[in-house]
Amino acid sequence: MKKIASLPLVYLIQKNSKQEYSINNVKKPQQNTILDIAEALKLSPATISRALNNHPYVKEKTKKDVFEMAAKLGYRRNQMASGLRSNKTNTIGLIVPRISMFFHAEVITAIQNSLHSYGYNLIICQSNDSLDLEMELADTLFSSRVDALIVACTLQTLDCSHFDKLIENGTPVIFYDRVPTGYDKASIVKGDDFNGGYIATKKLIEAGCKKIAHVSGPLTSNLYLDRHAGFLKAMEAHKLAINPDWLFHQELTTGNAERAMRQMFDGDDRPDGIFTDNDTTAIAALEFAKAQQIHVPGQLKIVGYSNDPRTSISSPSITSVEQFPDAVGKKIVNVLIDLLKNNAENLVKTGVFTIPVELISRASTGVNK
Amino acid sequence: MKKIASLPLVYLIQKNSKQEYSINNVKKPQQNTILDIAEALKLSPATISRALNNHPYVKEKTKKDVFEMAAKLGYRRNQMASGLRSNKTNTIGLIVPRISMFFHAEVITAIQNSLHSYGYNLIICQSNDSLDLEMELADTLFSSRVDALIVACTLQTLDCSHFDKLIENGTPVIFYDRVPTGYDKASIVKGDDFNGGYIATKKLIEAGCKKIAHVSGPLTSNLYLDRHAGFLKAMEAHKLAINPDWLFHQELTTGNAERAMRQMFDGDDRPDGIFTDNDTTAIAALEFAKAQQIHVPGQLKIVGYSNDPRTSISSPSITSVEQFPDAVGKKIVNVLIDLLKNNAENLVKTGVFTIPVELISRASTGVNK
DNA sequence: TTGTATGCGTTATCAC
DNA sequence: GTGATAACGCATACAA
Repeated sequence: MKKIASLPLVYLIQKNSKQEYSINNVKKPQQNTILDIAEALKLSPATISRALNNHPYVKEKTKKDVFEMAAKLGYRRNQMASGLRSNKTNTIGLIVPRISMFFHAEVITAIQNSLHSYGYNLIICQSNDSLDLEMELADTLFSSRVDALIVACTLQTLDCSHFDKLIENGTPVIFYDRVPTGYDKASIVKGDDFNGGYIATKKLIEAGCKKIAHVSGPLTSNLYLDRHAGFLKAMEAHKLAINPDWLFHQELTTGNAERAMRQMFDGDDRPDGIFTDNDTTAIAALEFAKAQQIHVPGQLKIVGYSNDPRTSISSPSITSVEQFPDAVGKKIVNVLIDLLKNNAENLVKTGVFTIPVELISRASTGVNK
Repeated sequence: MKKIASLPLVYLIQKNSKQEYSINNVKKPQQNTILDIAEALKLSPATISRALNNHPYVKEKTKKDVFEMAAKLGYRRNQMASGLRSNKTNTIGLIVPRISMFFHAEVITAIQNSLHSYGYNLIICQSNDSLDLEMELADTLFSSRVDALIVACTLQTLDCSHFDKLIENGTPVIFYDRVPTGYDKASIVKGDDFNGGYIATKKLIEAGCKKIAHVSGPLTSNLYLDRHAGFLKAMEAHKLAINPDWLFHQELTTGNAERAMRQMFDGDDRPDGIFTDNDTTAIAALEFAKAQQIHVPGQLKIVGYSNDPRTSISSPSITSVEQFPDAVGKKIVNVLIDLLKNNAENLVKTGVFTIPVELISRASTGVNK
């Protein structure tokens, strides 16, 4: 799938400018620069620059004067000039399918707060789960010369070569959540999806389920592949038969979930337990069951994934797998800071870091514990 | 509250650089520049620049050659150099309390998609509802010389003077959702909170409630002030008495909501209807009622605000006020594009734009309709 | 400890 | 249509 070729580079370059040529007639008022400070203090611009950057070879008194004058003049460093000169932006880019997904929102918050403590800024971009947009954003962020890039891929991202450009340029890239397979140029932070699938299924089994379905995401994504492997392992370990009619590998939307439910509950042979790869699907399954008068957890037990806030609000509340987004976010930043340091030594290492998951037991799998 | 003074400018300037002085020893590989393209094509850099920017006075053939060579060399415009020279970044900044709030996530998505169609990029920043961080972010985004700034303020933002710097510099600022009062230097896009409060309360009244409580946010925010005014208006219009013990103006957290509920349902005189200023509070009220065996909607009816996805999942589902985040986001961008155009004519106008709201009736106010 | 001079990559103003 | 050149604001090598 040589998708790259279909989106001409020319287009990408043009995107950064306006489609139509336009004369820049905006007259912005003059900014204060280090020259203004230099002039006011009868010092050279170089000294001002050094003082503002806390350079060791500047007299304390001078620093003090400079900061005071800077404050007085309302000076703010011009990030573009600074970045252009020093080849550093102190800015990290982030590409995520959608910020409205609970897990991502939490990870992003953790990342931002952690980066902030290291003095980095974060540019957050949404790919809307579109590969084309993801490619365009990678380009834009490269254009902005971010110091590093954090990516949660779209479901269609099988080929990651649009990140090559950044990596070749020495810009570290870190993937999390949805992670490409067979791309070894970047570090990876991910949840323990195999174990997540395993403990979710085990819970259903221990709650007495014998006929367990798995409504999974597309197996093109490592995420769902691993969860499914965990599911299979648990089933095998407990010598339970797998009914192929109860395995679904599809985008995890409400519509797809309803269709899957209808299919499974159409005939006489019905599952008594369902493991779903996200909570939206779990909720859809629950709604379906309620509408069909199928008692949960009496006749059907359900386990979801992600521990979305909605799972604790539904009736019955839904057992789900907690992914600790906060830990994921912090780990990402740790790895990133390491990479940025190592990078300085021209020693970019890559690695895979796995964050543990935990089952949160709720009413949808019967009495707790 | 002269909070500004407490956060010295010096600090803000320093924040943009690392706390410690460090030598930049990162050797990034050489980038391709327009000079490389110029050399390859035996043209001048000026022509390359013009071609890439779709300047009218460039031969079509030349443009074609330039784009092809750019693609071949994997050229990407350096945003910093371009921005430094042209004084435009094609980037819009956004500051929001938290992206994990449903309403904000939806607004941001709409803004980004709309801006994208105009060729602008979006930098999303979270203030974590901290005024200090909001101030710092305003500074950082000014440092980045964003072309415009979109802000949803924190609850503590009473004084907006930290945005003056941007506005004086000719950078348009637009507020939405939480909007400062008495700050006329910026445009405002907001929901019709007065009407929202009115129709929410009216719904309770028409459903038969006589004793209605309002669990509101702090009245320092225009948002909650307007909703409360709508509440009062509806009560007055229907000649219902207002019990001061059933009015709460507090941060809209689950904990605060539970406390308010306990207080109201402690004695014998209990409300039969509750209007809450967000859905988190509505859900907390519902949970409290369920725990206390108070039947909803039989003994108590509830209306929330924002139409959070959770309101349709709870049992019973909760009536809420829809704010049409998509429309809000699109309006913001419309206003912004206008401002950027007007700005070019040195004619920055400001205005207030109100987006209608709509009541979504659900089970918590009794039979639908 | 400070000053001088140079260049980062691009775009705008001239000139041709 | 295109080329030569200067300038954007800052950080650094080198000189003092």
